[in-house]
Amino acid sequence: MATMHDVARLARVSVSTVSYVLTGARPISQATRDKVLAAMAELDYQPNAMARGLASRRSRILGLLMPMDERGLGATETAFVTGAAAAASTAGYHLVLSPVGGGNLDDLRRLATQRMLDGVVLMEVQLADERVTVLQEAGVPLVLIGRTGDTSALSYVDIDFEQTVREAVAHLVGLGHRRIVYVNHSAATLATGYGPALRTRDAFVSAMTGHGLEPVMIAAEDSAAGGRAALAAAFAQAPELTAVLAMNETAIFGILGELTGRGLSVPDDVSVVSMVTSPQVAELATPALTAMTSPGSALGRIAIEALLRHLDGPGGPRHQQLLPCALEIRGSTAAPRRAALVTSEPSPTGGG
Amino acid sequence: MATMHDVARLARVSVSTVSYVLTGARPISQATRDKVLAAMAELDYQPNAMARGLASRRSRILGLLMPMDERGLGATETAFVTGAAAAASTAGYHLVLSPVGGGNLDDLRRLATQRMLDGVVLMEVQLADERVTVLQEAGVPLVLIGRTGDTSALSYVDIDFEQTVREAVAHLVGLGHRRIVYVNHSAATLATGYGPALRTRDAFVSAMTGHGLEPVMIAAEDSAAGGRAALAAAFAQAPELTAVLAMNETAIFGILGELTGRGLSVPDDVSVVSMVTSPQVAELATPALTAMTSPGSALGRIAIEALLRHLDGPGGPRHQQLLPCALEIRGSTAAPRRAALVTSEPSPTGGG
DNA sequence: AATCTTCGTCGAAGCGTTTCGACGAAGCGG
DNA sequence: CCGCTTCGTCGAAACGCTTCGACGAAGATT
Repeated sequence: MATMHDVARLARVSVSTVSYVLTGARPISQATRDKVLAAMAELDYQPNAMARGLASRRSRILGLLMPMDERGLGATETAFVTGAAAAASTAGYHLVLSPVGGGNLDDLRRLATQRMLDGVVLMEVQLADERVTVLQEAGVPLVLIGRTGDTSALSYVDIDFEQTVREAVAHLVGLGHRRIVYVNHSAATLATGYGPALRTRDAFVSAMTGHGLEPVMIAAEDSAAGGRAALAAAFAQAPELTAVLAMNETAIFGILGELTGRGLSVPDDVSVVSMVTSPQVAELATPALTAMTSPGSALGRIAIEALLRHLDGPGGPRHQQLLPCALEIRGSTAAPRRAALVTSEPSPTGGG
Repeated sequence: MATMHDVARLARVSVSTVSYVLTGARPISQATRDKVLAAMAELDYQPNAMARGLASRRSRILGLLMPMDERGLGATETAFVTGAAAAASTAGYHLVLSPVGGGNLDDLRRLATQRMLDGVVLMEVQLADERVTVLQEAGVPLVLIGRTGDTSALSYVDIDFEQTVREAVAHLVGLGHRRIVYVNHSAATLATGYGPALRTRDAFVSAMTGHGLEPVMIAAEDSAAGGRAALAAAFAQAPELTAVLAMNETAIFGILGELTGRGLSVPDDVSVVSMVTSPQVAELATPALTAMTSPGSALGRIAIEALLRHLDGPGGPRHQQLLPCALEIRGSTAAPRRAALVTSEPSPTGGG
């Protein structure tokens, strides 16, 4: 393995000159540069990452921290990752994914404090997230995908849940639906302060109210069975429902199964919209699901770019940005079949 | 940020003594050790990973290379990752996941050649995998999850596809099924030399022949539509089929949809077994799928342990191991309702 | 023509560890 | 009681790079 010394000797220049050719930190004449580059090529020289990191106090490694639970990584999260990896690679940084779960904060602290990571992007952020505290104490530059409760001092990119819900509801209302039920994540998830669940809940209430409609929300466990139960609960609360809005990729299959089980057809009897769902998952269902598609790789890319800006100019402004989801109409939404099921005015009793 | 120097000064010993306390490379008296540990605690000392890596020529970082396509990471692959991460952490190593896709071999070469990774575990290996060549040329210790065609010089852990298929077929035959169709990955995937697809194909032929039955295999695109098409093809080739064996998590939803569309009930008319499927995915379907569950995290753990052994004693023996899948019986398999079912067209009533 | 910049290059001092050789102080057998 | 290991510690030399100060050689400015 050739070192910078070897290159310098072969090119008949000093080590520092080789370094300057590599980093561009000082001007080098074209003639010298060519000599050095030729020597590097001949020796198949590759800089040693450790030595460079030690001397420059910059590892050129960025971390993407994502809790990996047993559920696996959905296509949505995967898109964040690939977007981030591409952006990092473009900037000459490595992106490493660290599956540090919620449990081992110590592992995280070690990683952060050993100066192995120049900066970190955090995924799946809770409203109150200890990892943020740990990283801030360690002085590691930080960008979130998602938001904590208090975002005043933080940089983040997140999905615009407000807009997403508003647009999904508008789509259904535009088709003629009046009685729409929102199937959210589980009550337990809501209780832990999972931002997306809380924000969509509030947005749903506000969107429905804005249309003069009554908002009905059901919390569903993250499982097919949970979806079935949620739909049963929905029919109990709103027997005349003609549309279901859901943000729960797992439960939605139970919802669809239960609809079929009740002899109801999608979309003729009941329309279904899935939120923050990847096209791949939407296509799994029959019929394919109309969905609000997440900005995907853009989210990851923007997070990395913001992080790199923080590295270059510390003390710069925070980056806070919300990205919209795009409505993609597939086969699961249509105008409600029977006007009989449609109540043109919000009914105060809520029962039919 | 405190350095070893600071610790040494505070403890009134030399830097090397501090280092020996940390690494255990030489004996240190209990009294000195205590002094040093106290100083480290007081200063909240954390060794600098870069400096350590440079001096010892060991980064204590292991790479897990997984191609991340847009499909996302299934629960099965996620289990590999968490198992590997846990094992690495136990041994005092960091595990970084690198989403280096098939495309950017250069990125991989850079990573390998910059001496940033002590060793690598490779996932989703093809029968002929260029990444293996690149890494071997770079001299990076290597363990595969999966197998290339020629495994003579390599260490690997893989699923025992032979056993998995044999057991799945035995389960169905034991229930009384005689006409079983295997839905494999796509023809294109088979053509690229994807090991699991080829090995299960051969194992299916051999298992069926062993029972005196005729093997029928259909290649399906990785999509719901592909599953539907595959099932239609299956009925065309074997109208009297009573069981479907599948190794295609995506297509299986299309298969189930198409069965329902033809008015056939699972498991009464047709039994379905999914291979190398995580419990989470199996539970998504209605009824929940009987499946051959992959060894999951054990695979990742074993791969890391083998890799660590290679690092400690280079020139040691290769590690080559196959792990079985476990049969988990859920709701999608039962004894065939009728001795021979003859349907080649979708029938609206489904024939009670 | 004298002085001030800028340019291109060099040598050397780090960066924070590990690791090697050395060296007293014990402990040992003979 | 003398040479011999073994033990515990030290100082110094790497490891391969970045970066700072310095310094001739031009070119620009008076």
